Amino acid sequence: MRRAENISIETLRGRFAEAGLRFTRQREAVWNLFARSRRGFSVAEAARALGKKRIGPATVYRTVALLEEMGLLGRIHDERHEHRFVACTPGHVHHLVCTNCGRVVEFEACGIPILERLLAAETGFSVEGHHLEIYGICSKCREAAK
Amino acid sequence: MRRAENISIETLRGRFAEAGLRFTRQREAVWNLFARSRRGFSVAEAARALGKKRIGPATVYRTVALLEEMGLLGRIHDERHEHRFVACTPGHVHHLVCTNCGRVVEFEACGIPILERLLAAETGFSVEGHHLEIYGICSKCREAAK
DNA sequence: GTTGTTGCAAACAGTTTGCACGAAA
DNA sequence: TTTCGTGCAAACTGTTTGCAACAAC
Repeated sequence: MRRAENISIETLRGRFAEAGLRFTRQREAVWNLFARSRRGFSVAEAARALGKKRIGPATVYRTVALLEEMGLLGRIHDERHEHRFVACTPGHVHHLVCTNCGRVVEFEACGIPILERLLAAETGFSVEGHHLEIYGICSKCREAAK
Repeated sequence: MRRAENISIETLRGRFAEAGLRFTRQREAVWNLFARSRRGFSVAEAARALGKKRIGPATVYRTVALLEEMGLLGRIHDERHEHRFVACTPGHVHHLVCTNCGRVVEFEACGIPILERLLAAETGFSVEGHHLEIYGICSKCREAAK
């Protein structure tokens, strides 16, 4: 397991510069919104929240797509199967999602590659990647239910 | 791994009867559409296809939700992250998805429960379930690309 | 005959697009 | 100054809801 540790604004600015992209107040605001949330947001929710700061929905949609491509936002699904995004540490991580409060914890899953090799051998697929999410109830929610 | 083997219409009728639900021509048509496809459909696609048979979109949405609850349709995500549904054998299965043609193969993943126990111990979550999809290129698509 | 289901139409929510203006570099 | 990025508004697509008519059982 890995403790989530979001990248700093300076690092983020650097990532944009490397990619030849501009670092605008809108992009910073979108990142901050996600970086400060343990639960993440659907893009529509984020667009509503950022609308108050005079950032248009189109910008939010474009920016979330950009951050996802850069590997800075990860995609999860909530209990209603809605797409949500959470800030995630770069690299290959998966998410453990609380189905009650929506809190998300990152983890690494080292067992999957073996399964992938087995499947490749048995099915003839050449495996390229995978998506794994685990659902449960976090300890705070279990305490609260008592 | 498990070879997909769809249930018969008679079995399906029985499942509906057990649940106190009616087995209508619309529900049969929705099931047939999915049962005959290796690729599955988004609900919108299914609604378009079934519209030609005078089945309204509302019915398709309601029926797909019903079949999913009954465990007869499984949810996957295509290369554009769009939700798609595929007929699946009852029980706990996962899907291997071809990112080129969309073909879906079911499999069982026996390694996950161990990971779940580890995560439960390390994070304090009580784990309830998981969702795993593996992506790759099927052998037919690899042949075709040569 | 009852009662669950359906089709329709309307309302809605989420998302994308084009383009003139504005602001990073 | 030069692009790239943004806001706005409009257009779409996907999805849900209410209700009268219909068809399983």
